[in-house]
Amino acid sequence: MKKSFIRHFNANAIFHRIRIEPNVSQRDIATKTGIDKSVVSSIINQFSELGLVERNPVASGNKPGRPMEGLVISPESGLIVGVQIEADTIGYVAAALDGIPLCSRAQAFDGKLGGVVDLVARGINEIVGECARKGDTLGVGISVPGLLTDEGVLLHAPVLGWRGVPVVDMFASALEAPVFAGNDGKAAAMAEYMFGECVDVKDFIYLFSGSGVGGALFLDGDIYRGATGLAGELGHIKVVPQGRYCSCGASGCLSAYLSEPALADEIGRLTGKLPSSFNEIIERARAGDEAVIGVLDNAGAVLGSAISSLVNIFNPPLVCLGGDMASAEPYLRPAVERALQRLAHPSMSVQTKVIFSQLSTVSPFLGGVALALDGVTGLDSPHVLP
Amino acid sequence: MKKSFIRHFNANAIFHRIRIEPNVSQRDIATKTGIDKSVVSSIINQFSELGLVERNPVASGNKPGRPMEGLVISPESGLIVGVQIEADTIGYVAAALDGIPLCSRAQAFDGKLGGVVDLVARGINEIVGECARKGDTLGVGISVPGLLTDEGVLLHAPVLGWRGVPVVDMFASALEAPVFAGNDGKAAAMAEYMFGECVDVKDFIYLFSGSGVGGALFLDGDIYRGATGLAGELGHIKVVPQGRYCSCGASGCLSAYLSEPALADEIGRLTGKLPSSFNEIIERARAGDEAVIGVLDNAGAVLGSAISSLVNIFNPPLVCLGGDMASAEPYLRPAVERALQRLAHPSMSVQTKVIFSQLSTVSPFLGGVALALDGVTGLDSPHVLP
DNA sequence: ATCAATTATTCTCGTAGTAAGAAAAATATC
DNA sequence: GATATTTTTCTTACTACGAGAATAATTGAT
Repeated sequence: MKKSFIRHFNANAIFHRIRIEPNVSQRDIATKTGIDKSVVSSIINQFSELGLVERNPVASGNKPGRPMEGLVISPESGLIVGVQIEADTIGYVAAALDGIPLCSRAQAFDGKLGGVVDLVARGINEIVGECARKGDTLGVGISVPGLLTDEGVLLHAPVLGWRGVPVVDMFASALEAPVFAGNDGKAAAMAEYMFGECVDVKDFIYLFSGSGVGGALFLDGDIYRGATGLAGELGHIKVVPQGRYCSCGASGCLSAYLSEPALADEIGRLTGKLPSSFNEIIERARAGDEAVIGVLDNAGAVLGSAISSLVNIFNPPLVCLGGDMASAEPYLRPAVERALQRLAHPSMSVQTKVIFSQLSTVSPFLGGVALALDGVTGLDSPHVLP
Repeated sequence: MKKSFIRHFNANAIFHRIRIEPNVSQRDIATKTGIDKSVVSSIINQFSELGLVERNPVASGNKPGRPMEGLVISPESGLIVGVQIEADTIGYVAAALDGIPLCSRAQAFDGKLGGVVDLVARGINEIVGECARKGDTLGVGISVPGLLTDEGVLLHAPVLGWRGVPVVDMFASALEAPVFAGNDGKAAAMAEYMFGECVDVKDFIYLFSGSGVGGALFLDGDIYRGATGLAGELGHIKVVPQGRYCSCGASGCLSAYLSEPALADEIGRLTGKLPSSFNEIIERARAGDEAVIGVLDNAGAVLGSAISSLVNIFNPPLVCLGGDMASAEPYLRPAVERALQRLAHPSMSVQTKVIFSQLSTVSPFLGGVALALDGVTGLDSPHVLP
């Protein structure tokens, strides 16, 4: 429990408040975060010297007294870049310090470890050039689909086949900006907390689906990793005893019913026409294809059963569903609600809101941005969110 | 994130180390806890002045150099008292500061709020008199079966029918020693962490059964309460869709299959002979009553399914089962193992040990002692573990 | 225009905690 | 008895927070 950690914590909390409520006063920050006004003042000064935060004169609303200073994240003061490494794609987002994406792009990727550093370095250069902004690149956040140690070594990334890769050091040596790395699911949850539907919610459960299903437990204002780092890997919750086989080797995993490949396979098996993307699945559901709708409804039931367990255990105020799930909301929600009705504890589920977040659909790859922003605004953060 | 909190945290960590490993040196404490040696020295001095810790000269094992000072919890330095309020009983334990119980007793209780303060005050006096020790009563911990606010108000205790009772203030005004109160399940988990099988385990899931089923999530070295305080109320995890009705009004709860009344009812229904206590259930199982063994096996299967969900979500190093479950281990464990095999993720369950803790059977009512001890050694703790 | 009232921010100072290293204490070996 | 070794304590420097005084900027009344 180091002291510098308190500063780090306070700095992040203050930046967070300014981001989600531009033009707040120091006074408001102090009362809302519980941090002392003099500490707020000192941290704001630090941010101000670094050029991360600007003070706007705000018209006093005909009230007596010194008018407040409106604090905003400097929109011109630099860039942060989020990088998301997936099995077949690398996604890039350049964003201002307020987290608002300026430009983004995705690049095909063969998954090979050799050459990835150069590839990413070039990718970052290109996207930084593309948005043509003055100001340094203040931080790069790299979101990877696997388990990291506190030292920034990627222990194992099944979908990439990587093992023991020192991600942070590897990229840090090739990039000028500070590098922050983290697990993809946990980074996405962080993004949801910073920019999305979970802003300011101190306890929520996050689930996302895509080529796999991942998640995170956001507890007491932070992501819970557990002793092994595997806590919150919600894609492999068992939902059907002796159910379908999953790519992980076990059977009955949530991922085996909800991931894009799982849905596509099942739809292909039933209709003889294998969808080539999640969008195609949604298109066919919209067009009224009963088989597709049935598969999605079944996936919703399975998802609902997983959510019910989570509700019974955590009684969270919020469960947030992201990734592909968001666009499938109309086809999933009824089954989810039915399952909750049937399986979740009534007095608990009334306190829980289940939402489908559009964030990852509207602007994907924000996980890396969240990692970088958290690192940059922490005023000397550790470089890993394992 | 106040500074005094760091002191509190460090003090507890140091005391904890001395308790679980008597005769450690300051040096060892520093290396094992990561706290700086000068801080350890300062905190030990504080404890020493308060008379809570004593320094023993320890023979140097024929090694050169200054021999270490062995630190031990002063066994003579005072008492702490744990009080556990249940539906029909109030349990008392007086213990030394090392947590070792000196004497304990239980008292019938009609569950009525009026007069409970006097009753408990008398009970505490009697048990303190009984163990006839010099030294003050340094703290009283009160474990109650319900949800508390941070201010020590018991919001609701279903089994007692109490609502909005300011437990801490109420007892504090009648007792001379500082009063600490907390939820029974969470206090029991704390006891397990301090005295039982979970000593020093930073992440574990605790479940206990008795007249109801309760539990706690011990995460990152502390109990997780969640936004509402209901997190970790594991007795009402749903394990059987549309299953048996539970006293809470919902159906399919773990509690409806594993609590003593639930087991007794089911056994009574099948055999026509209603057991009057959990001991009788165990006796009949030992005597080879197939119906009883079958009921316990079924309960084990249901329990195993609940544990599987928990394993899949938390991947905890340890799941600890206490209360009545401990004595039923031979009849529950096989079914639990089968369920884990079938429902838990293989790569996760290999990292999880499931243990039946004897602590609550051998010396019950330790929850209150844990609350008091945590409060006393925190050097100025808050008075509630909600 | 000036002064009081009011409100926001900054500064000052006291207290606490941490880190690193020097000093002191206690013992064994040569 | 001197020296090496190990444990504990003390010293110093540094960083952070917290409470209240001081300062700054504004409105409204005189």
